[in-house]
Amino acid sequence: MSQVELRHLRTLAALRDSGSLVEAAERVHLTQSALSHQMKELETRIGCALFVRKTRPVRFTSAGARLLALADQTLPLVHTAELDLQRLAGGESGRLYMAIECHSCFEWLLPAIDTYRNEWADVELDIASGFHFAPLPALARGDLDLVITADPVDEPGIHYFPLFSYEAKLAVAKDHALVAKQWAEPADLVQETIISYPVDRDRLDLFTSFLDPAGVEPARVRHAELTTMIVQLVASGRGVACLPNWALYEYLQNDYLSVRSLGEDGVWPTLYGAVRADQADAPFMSGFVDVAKETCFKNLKGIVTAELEPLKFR
Amino acid sequence: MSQVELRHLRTLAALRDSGSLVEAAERVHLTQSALSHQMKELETRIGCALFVRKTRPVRFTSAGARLLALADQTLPLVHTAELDLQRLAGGESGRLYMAIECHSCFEWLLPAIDTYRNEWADVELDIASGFHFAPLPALARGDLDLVITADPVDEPGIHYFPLFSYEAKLAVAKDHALVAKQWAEPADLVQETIISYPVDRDRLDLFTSFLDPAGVEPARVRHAELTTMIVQLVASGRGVACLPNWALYEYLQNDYLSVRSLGEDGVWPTLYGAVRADQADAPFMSGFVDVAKETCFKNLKGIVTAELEPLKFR
DNA sequence: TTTCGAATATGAATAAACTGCATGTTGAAA
DNA sequence: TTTCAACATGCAGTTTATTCATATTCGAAA
Repeated sequence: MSQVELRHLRTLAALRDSGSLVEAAERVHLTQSALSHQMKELETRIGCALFVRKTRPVRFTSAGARLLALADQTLPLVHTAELDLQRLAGGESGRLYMAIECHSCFEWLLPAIDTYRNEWADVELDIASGFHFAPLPALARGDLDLVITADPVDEPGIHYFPLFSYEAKLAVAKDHALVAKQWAEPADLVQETIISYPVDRDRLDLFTSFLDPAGVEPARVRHAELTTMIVQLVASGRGVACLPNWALYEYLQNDYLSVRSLGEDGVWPTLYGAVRADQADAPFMSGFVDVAKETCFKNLKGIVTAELEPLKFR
Repeated sequence: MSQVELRHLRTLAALRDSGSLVEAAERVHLTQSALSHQMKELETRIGCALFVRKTRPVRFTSAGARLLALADQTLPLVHTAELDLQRLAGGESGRLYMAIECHSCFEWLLPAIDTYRNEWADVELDIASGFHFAPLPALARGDLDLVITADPVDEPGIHYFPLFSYEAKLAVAKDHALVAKQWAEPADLVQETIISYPVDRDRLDLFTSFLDPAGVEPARVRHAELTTMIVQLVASGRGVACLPNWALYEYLQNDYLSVRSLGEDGVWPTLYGAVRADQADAPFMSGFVDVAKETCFKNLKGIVTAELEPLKFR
């Protein structure tokens, strides 16, 4: 039923361009014999002659001309597709659908994406934000290609690029009692209202790295979607919040609120870019990680630290 | 170097439409194993995965999606081309470049072509008129596909469809001496000026069938390109001309000149459609012959005769 | 965790095809 | 007629595609 192959189209095109089977054979790197067989077989398949061999250059029949038209339509498409595939295979191009688990991350992510786009124009970029689905399973499934997260989960097939470490600081109102102390301790929060993003508490560093180990439960937990809103609530004394130091930087500059470390040493979470292991080596992927890190250090200079060792699970 | 084949594109398209290798295998009438091998081989060729098999339906990688895009561009083109080829091979379509050796033939040829076009819209029609090249060699070479001629030449590979026979009549001025006779005899033309189309005299029936056999040479031969011009010269007594009865029909009706048969029985040439033997059986070709004959008998009713036996050479 | 079923992968064998070589045939020009 | 270049063809070797039988994998359910 289906009979014409790309090979035939290539031969016909070469035949038109050269005018004889002998020369066409050179162009497609075959022998004259091979082409003769090939054309003859195609002619019997479709049931009519494709060209007249007695003339020089050969003259094409209607059927031959029709196939040449097809070749002209088709072969360029195939060729560019093959070039695209080469880039895809070489990792110079690809799809990069990302999601961020961390609300405040847009601050450095958007500039990073702008920079990245200039360097990797072919990469298909998209950002899925919001908390409406679990990003890591989506990453494993392949619905996403990169997840920015501070909570690595030991799952096979997922590779984590460390981006940077930041200090998770406690934001308090300027007139808060804690301002008098050098740093906060878990017990200081027993009577407090905690304001956080609306996520599970085991994904909040304040609990996992500070309160829970000390067995301390705050008086109340209250949610807010946006960083500015959390900051506002904190500044007006309705509670305290744990936020990245770089997210608080501007508010501190404006003397809008105060911050204290969580414990003497502070809590230093690390932000990771999670990717599927098979894509970890693709240049367009590590390229993004590089750009992201660079952008962070430029924008958040002095308040984040490079954490270059690969992640090891506890 | 070149790697993707139409087969692969068909498989990928089937895979997308069905969602699994098992079902796709049915659609392309192969086994699941075959498709598995096929896809695996393609993946190694281009150097990256095409789709993820762990999900249902399968999910395509960027490379797979790129190839699907290629499939969507390419396969429809290939399919319509194959349909066109079927028609070409079945003789339902084709190229019909024709030439006419006989100046007056436009009179019935143009209406015939109009009728034919309605029935065979796909056929690529063209008419090469004029005397600037030898039509029969061009037909044999393939530059032409049909030649209307009254002078069949026994050449292998050429088939002649008889169209009709007409009487080649001698046109004379109304006051010509021959008007007194029932028919013309060769000797009557000894002192005459012959007016003819500018072609070799061995392609003129007046000479080949009438004067030459009798060994008679006219006083003078004069050329004119157009039928009307010949008629005008004849009517004004500057000479006599041999023309088809149907070309003279209208002038006779208007009593513009007189005609006489060549000899008692008259000379009855036959008009043929010459085609390459390999195309003689193609429906679009015999279809044209049928239309041509029909048109002639309708337009030239009563003054031409059907000559349905195939041509036999002397 | 184990088990089960469906889907995919794999290995070996077979069938088909493509290609190249050597040689034959043809057509056009000298 | 000869000659040369191009094309055709028969055959053999090789590659490639496909199938069959079977193994492996995955996901879901027990």
